[in-house]
Amino acid sequence: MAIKNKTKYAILGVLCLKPCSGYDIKKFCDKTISHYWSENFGHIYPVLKQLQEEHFIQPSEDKASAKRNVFQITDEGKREFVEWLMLPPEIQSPRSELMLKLSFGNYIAIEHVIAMLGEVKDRNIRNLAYYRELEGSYLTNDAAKKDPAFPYWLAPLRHGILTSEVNIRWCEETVQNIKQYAPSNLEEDAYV
Amino acid sequence: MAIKNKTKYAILGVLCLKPCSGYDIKKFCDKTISHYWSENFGHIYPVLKQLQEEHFIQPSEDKASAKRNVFQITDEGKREFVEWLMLPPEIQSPRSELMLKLSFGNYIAIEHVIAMLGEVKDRNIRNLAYYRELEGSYLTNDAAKKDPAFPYWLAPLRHGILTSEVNIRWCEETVQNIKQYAPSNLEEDAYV
DNA sequence: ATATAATATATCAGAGTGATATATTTATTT
DNA sequence: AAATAAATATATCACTCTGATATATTATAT
Repeated sequence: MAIKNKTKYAILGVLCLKPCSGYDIKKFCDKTISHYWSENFGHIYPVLKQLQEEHFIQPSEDKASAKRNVFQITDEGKREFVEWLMLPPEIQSPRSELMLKLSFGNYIAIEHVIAMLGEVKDRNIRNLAYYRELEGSYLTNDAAKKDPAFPYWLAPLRHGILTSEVNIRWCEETVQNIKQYAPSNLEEDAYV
Repeated sequence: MAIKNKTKYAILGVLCLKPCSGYDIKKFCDKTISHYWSENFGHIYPVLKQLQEEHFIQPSEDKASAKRNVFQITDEGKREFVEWLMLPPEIQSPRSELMLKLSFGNYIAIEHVIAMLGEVKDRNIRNLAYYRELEGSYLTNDAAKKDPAFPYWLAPLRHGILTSEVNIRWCEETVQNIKQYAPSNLEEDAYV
């Protein structure tokens, strides 16, 4: 196989936590891990079928759940998932549309670039506020702190916080640099 | 169209800088913008064909270049590119394999997680060193500083620097948290 | 009762990845 | 000068993943 199917492992992971339907899996992703992982129906359903054929998941043994198309992970599935967990994460080929656009910033009016960076900054401010709130509720929850999974749930959240903070600083710095180094590109170099 | 073809715009951008063959475009991406953008042949060649049909690019007017399958951007192509540049960058659905793995860290032995974070830290240290070197050569190059594109080339580089720094700090912090909150999950909770 | 929100699944075209194969030209070594 | 290696160049393939759309059923609120 050319490229690894990551959706497969994401689904196995979610099913380690609790039996789910395809719909439940999508909901879980959107609600709980959406700031670092996304899934969509177009992939979830075919992969669920494939996982069943591979005997990594099976219809829930609970009668009511089975009727609702709920799946549970098998022992084989758990083994497969844990094996994947221990492999070093693959380096992802980057594709930042923002950076690509920005690197051609001298092709458009400076106002456009500054507005763009303003929007990015605002989005990061909103994200940061949300993360900080989540962090607060985590750190004041003694039950959560005793869960052995606690530091593993905290880690992506902390990454979100630190990343948002740095993005905000970077936006400010970049606007300053643009104003300093390219104050009058409108007349000389811009296409528009 | 459901999803925007970004390769199209990346190619137009590169051809704004200089006429290129598909091979040249790939080389440029790998050499110059690889820390925030990647392209591959499997997409470049069909998109080049498509761009030609849309009259956004054409075979180079230079005889030698034309023989070498070099393309140049048309005025229409420039217009198309600049129009795209001014659109707000689309929000990308995140997929961090590292974060996904980490959030299930309590399913494997703590040593594995710590080793994984060590590798991530090392990679970020290497990247940071490379970025810093590049930054140094930029900032001491007076000709480069006078180029109106200067702040736009600096921006992605600065983002790489700030992001690497924060990732290094995050790795250290996360290892500490794991040791503090889950010092003995080997016996109690790990599958392996 | 009725509207509407939540649950549930299927399907599709198209974007993007990375591996592989292959042929030609140019540079380097012997 | 011949042999070899490296760079240039393109095509193709199976597969992953995205996001839109369509559609039907079951809870829940008014």
